Amino acid sequence: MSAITIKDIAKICNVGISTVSRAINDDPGINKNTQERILKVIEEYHYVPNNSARNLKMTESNTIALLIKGIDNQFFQGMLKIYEEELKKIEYSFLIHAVGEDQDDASVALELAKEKRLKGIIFLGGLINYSEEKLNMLGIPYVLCTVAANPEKPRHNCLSVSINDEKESYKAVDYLCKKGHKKIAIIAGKENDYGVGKLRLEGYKKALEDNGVAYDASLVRYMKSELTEFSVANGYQVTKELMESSIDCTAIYVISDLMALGAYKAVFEAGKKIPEDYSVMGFDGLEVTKYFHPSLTTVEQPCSQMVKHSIELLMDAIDGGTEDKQILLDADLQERDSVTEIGQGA
Amino acid sequence: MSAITIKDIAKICNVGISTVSRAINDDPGINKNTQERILKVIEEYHYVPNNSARNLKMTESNTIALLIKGIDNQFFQGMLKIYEEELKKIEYSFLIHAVGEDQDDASVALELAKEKRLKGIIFLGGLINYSEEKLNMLGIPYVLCTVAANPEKPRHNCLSVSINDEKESYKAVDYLCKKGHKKIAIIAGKENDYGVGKLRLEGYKKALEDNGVAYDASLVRYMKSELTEFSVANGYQVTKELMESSIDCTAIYVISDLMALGAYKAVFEAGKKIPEDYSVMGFDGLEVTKYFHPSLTTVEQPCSQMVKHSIELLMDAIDGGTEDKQILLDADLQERDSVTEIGQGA
DNA sequence: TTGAAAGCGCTAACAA
DNA sequence: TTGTTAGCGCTTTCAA
Repeated sequence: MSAITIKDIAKICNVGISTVSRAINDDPGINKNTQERILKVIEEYHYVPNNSARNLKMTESNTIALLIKGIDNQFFQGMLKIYEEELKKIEYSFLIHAVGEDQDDASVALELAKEKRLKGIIFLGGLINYSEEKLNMLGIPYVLCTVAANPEKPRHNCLSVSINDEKESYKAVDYLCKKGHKKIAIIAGKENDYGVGKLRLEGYKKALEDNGVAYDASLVRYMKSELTEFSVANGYQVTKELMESSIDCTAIYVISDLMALGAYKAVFEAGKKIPEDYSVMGFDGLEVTKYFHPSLTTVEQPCSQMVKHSIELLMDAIDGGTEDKQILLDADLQERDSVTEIGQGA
Repeated sequence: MSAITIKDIAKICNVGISTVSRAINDDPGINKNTQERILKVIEEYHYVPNNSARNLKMTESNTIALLIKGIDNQFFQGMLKIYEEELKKIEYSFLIHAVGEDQDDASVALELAKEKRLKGIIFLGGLINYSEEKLNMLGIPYVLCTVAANPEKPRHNCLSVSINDEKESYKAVDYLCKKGHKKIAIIAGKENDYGVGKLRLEGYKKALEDNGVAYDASLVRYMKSELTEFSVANGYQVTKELMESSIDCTAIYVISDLMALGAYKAVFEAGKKIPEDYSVMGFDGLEVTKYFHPSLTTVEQPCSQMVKHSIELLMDAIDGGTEDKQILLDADLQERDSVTEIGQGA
């Protein structure tokens, strides 16, 4: 039952191994009859080429990889599908590789690039405090997609596609303010978050300031670090505590849609209504938010665009184009039914 | 920028390449000083071993793979996390590999097994009409996890862990009947489904029969094949049409939790209440169903158990144990707030 | 149109 | 404790 190799097939077919290789790879310079004969034997003996040997030997592949940190992240799930569709359209083959929670994205990328002789890499998530040096050692083009962009420390010498989390978060809170809300609670990231959580909180603060609303620290509720980040359970727990406290507010801004569902539950359990008693605003624009009841007003990230731009950037770079371009996309505030205008006297 | 190899490191360190290899692999028979010196150079030059060469050369690895068909399936997402935790505990390293929608699981498994010299494989999902022959050609133990088990055509000569979809579905519908429901609509799988969709529908029919409720074809609503399978949108659309038809029913059994959220929305939009106007029953037991409003009564699959058993089975088989054992686990009906009892006169 | 042969980068005997 | 060497299974010159 030891594995059958190209050599065995060659022997069986009474040809050289290079001829078998040609048959497998559909080399133009092979007799069609010979090829057919070999392919039949391969089929019959269930021969499967060893990819390790292939990758080792080939000087280059036509493969690009999608490296995902946080495969269980709902938001990436949606993007994955778009990537699959878009990547089908180009002449490159691609592979999706999940990076474990405890692994270092850059190291994984390095290994994978060598192993598969990748032409390029797209990073989805992760790389919070990535080392530019390490990434540049990849020796191949890469694009950072949806990796938190800090506007105060703009990136350079890299390709990236993202939204301005601070600005978009500002948009959300500004919208609430314009709707007359002055007491806006925020279900924020973990207290020591330096990624999107921090940026979205910054946007909240700025919007409040610009709207002449005093910042009130008691309205800022951080995610529980003992619960899964950005999870429904986390949103529920934090909002529940908000409801149980005597804090007074008219709107709750939840920095991720999934947590907003948990927030809904906590509000309902407190015997309150959305949006009559509390307006709720989400962030991300997950498809599922349309089916919340009431449907969730949220900031929708331009997933489709992000995917397309990131692929374009990578293709350009592979073809020798620019290696330094940061694309910042606008998100889209979706007005739905979870936010209501409140009167002046509120 | 051509890639640096073990040879280069050997030259730089003035040692043989096997010594470098020993340093990398922490071979017991190496001088600690030499090793340290080599490791330092490796660090300095950012040398990364080529896994293809490694895999090719090594006669065996200590790796098992988790092969997932339908990485975007919410249900698998939850299991993934449990797998990550459980697999950390054993002495094998593991990799998660997503099988594309258009790829054949068995072929992917075959390739991967060769490429990585896998010790074993766990299949998550997929393999609806798998070829036993092809799978056995793997030459390594494998476990089928949550792959629809047809009770009329029991598997043999394989390792599997699953629930009896028909029986558990029966449980759900029987529960509804016992609660007094006689007009129970089902949001089923696609019309030509031969996997869990069909089995769950069978369970529905049997439960009805055993409870003396006449089967009414107009109460069976199939998933839209033009929409994503088991998606919220699909559940919404199908339920919406049910609401718009003049069909009379008191309960709606949705064969997947996510679709149930869509069903909720359609019911609410029709101006109806859950469970007052319609009782709703789900299936799968996703964590998020606790946060539905009202919380969803559903059949919870024993994910944690499935994961543990599948790993155990695989370990046993690798250690030369049995190669033929099918484990059928019981699911757990979670009574929550979306189902109510109705009077005799209904 | 084909086959022989050289290696891709690594590990694992085997010798030293 | 180390170095030399023979492949792992494949692709790809090169020559026939």
